Amino acid sequence: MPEDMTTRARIRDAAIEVFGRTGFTTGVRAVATAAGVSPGLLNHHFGSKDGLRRACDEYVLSVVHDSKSASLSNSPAGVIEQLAEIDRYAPTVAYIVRSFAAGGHLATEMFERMVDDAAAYLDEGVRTGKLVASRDPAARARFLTRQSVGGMLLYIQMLPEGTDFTAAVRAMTDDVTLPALELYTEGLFTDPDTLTAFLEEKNR
Amino acid sequence: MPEDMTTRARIRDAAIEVFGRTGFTTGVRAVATAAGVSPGLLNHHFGSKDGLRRACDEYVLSVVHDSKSASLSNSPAGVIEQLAEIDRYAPTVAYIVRSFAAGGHLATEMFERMVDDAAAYLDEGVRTGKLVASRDPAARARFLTRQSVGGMLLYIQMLPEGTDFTAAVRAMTDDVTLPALELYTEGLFTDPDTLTAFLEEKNR
DNA sequence: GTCTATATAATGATAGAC
DNA sequence: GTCTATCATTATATAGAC
Repeated sequence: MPEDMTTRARIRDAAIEVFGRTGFTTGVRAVATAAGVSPGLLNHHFGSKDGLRRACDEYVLSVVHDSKSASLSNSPAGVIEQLAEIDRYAPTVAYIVRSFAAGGHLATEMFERMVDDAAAYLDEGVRTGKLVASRDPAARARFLTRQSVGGMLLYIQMLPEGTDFTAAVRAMTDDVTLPALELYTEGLFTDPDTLTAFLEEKNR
Repeated sequence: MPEDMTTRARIRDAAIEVFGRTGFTTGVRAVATAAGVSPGLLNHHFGSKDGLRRACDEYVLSVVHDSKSASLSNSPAGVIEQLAEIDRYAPTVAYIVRSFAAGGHLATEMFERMVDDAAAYLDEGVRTGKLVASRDPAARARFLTRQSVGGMLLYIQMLPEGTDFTAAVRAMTDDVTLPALELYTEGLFTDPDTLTAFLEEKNR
């Protein structure tokens, strides 16, 4: 990590932290205070609150882009390592969660990246015989990504205010792993009637 | 249902419509204008903006309650979908979506109700042999509900601004049905290794 | 009950001194 | 680059007339 301690960068990091913690309705004064500068200086550097938002989005996207953890590592060691890294990236993750809840460019961009990653992962799995094939791989990648991300966001959203982030992620893993593995390996419906009926209706 | 056209009810309905369409950051002036009354009268009836929010939450919960008992959920977490099928409830659904994005009491309350509904539906399905059993039914009900609702919210959230609600729900159904049915009937993993490994690790 | 008018506070943004 | 001071706008909430 290079030296990144220009005032502009300090303000931007403070904004990510404050917006992530308290949401985007928070005023620029609070951000300026957290950065230890005056509100005037903030606007001098970013022009407006919206300019600050854009700078934060851009930076978060670059962080995610550079981070290897974007691709899900399957090894247990990798997962532990990821968990340890969570504290470090907690403000960034919180900012991302806020962005998804608020909608907008960053959320869309990140989601499309995740869909692409999932599609590649699923293709690979099908090719090696580890995953069952889909009649519409693109739709499945989008569906599974949406369900996973949406479920995660909802989990975080419904935590009691002020819950520790790392502990929350651990708790979520504990809550989700069993039902997720059950669903992925054993499914939910005992017979294929509903699916076959849908396919017949569709091919009519 | 008795006469519900008191000014108080009109303001509350207008608030649900406006908040659902433009979010909770919208001012009480916009609500008052939509209701055709003055801002002062609004506060006379509800005390504060927060009081108005609470009144809206309470009313929406009662609407969902009454509607649920009318057509009992035949799918996990299908309450929102059912409501969305009726144009008449579109503002209510939009309000609910906003509430989930913003967090708070209504979202928590509704989610817990959905989990309970899903648990009952799943139990019934297992009992009649239509659904596969789970090692932790409560966790599965919560997981499936969270994934469904989260995925739906994310879908709605990422729509282009101003998309027609009914059309959006139809499009979502089209996008989701095939991959969902595939996942529920055929699963995702070709072999049970990951699941069995997890179960062994857990029972150590 | 309902309105107009206003008090009070907070917001985003700018101007100008240093 | 950085600050202080301030503007214009908007928000919630209240007071008082009718």
